[in-house]
Amino acid sequence: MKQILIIDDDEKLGKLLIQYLERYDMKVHVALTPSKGFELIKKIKPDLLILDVMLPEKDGFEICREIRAKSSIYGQLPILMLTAHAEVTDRIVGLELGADDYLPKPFEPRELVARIHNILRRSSDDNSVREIKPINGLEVDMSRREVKLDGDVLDLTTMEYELLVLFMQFPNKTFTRDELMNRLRGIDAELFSRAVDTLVSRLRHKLKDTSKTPRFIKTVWGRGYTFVGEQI
Amino acid sequence: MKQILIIDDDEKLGKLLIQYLERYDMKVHVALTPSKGFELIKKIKPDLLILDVMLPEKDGFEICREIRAKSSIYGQLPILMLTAHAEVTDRIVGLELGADDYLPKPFEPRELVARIHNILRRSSDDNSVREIKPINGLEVDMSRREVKLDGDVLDLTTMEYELLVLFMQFPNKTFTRDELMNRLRGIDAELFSRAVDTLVSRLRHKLKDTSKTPRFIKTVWGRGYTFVGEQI
DNA sequence: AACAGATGAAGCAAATACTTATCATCGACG
DNA sequence: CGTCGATGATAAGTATTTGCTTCATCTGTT
Repeated sequence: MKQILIIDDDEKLGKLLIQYLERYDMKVHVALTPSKGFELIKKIKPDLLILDVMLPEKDGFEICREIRAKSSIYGQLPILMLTAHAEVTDRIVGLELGADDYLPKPFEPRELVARIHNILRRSSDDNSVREIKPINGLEVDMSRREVKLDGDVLDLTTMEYELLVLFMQFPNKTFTRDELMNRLRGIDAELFSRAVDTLVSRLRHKLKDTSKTPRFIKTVWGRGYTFVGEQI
Repeated sequence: MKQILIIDDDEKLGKLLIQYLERYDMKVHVALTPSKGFELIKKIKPDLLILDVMLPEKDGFEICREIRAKSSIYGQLPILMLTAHAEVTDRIVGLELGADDYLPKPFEPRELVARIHNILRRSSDDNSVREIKPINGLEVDMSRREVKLDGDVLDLTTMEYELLVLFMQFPNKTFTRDELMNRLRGIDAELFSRAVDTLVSRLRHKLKDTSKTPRFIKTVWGRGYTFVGEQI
């Protein structure tokens, strides 16, 4: 599992990322201050550092420079910079100082994941794609983004695929609609709508799971949904 | 006879090696600059690349990284690095970047030959020049750089050819646009445009694969593209 | 059984993503 | 230099996905 350290004083963002990146097999640690950050770098030896430009004490550029200059074990630590404004100058400075990539805030969680994978792939051969155990005739190959039901390849949309992956990574866990919405879209989307229900419905349909005794996705009445794992 | 390419600006060394290695049934080519080097890689398709760390334009590490990241065809080309100073850090960095071995200058010619043999043996064991299996009427002969569709030779551009090779090396794998861009154009290619789409479109056209139920390249909506392998 | 809240599913509309024609650019080559 | 082919950028045109609404159906409770 990839260890990722975020140095950012935005607590909320940190918590969100901890949740969101979890299912991409990344363990996220958050440091609210640079000093705490340096401490954690030594402690957890992260595979990737995500750095906010705006920080108390010293700014992200400064930190980036320091890390690169120390050229110890961490001199090559991949760094992804978060900048408040998508200014080109920022970008250039950042990259010159040795950041491996940058991402303007606010960003799409998916975009973040894509960039993280990119950087990790570059820095080492990225085997970070976590394997998902086949359950009850349903297999997911994340490196190929391929889903097979009883041997047949399924054609899933992005959302459907992500929902399925989420479910299968936590079989038997009951997700509330809120939770699913948050994990899938990254935003605290206040659930006025029934988007999740629709999505589940569509996924069920493709999984041929529309009978009353579901093979895969069980409705937990009044709570949410559960992907049923191995029956014992 | 093994083809060996040396990228080094030391002309004298080059001439020496041409003479010396000839005896061991190796044909040596010398490129004095990286750009010349890349040119020759394409032209003579060497079995081994010997790379000096100190070079004009860009250093050996950079070249090594580029080759590894870049083309699908030469991504596996064995590389031997020559470093001016036998520093451990250099070694590590070099190997991490994908060099197969390194040799500090100055070196004993015999030592060089030994290492060359070592690398070549390793890579031939690996069957490193991967053959591409014909799929569904499409054959690629990498040694001839020839592509046949249902028996007819296709006329592909460099990019089209590399894209096809990449696809066919990983049938059924879904590539994102990022991934394709990175593999085809080198590290850190940025996606401002629909360049990949255009390329895919052109390749599809040459493959006569423009129907809605693609024979070869499938669009994975929201994700990227997949070259479909054998259907079962 | 009747009720109120919750869920499933179909259909529509808007957002989002893809295709491709066309033009611009660049580099190789004569 | 000028031409040609390859590749990148742009944008108009399509296609697909996704979210929302609606209504039928279901569930748990009284």
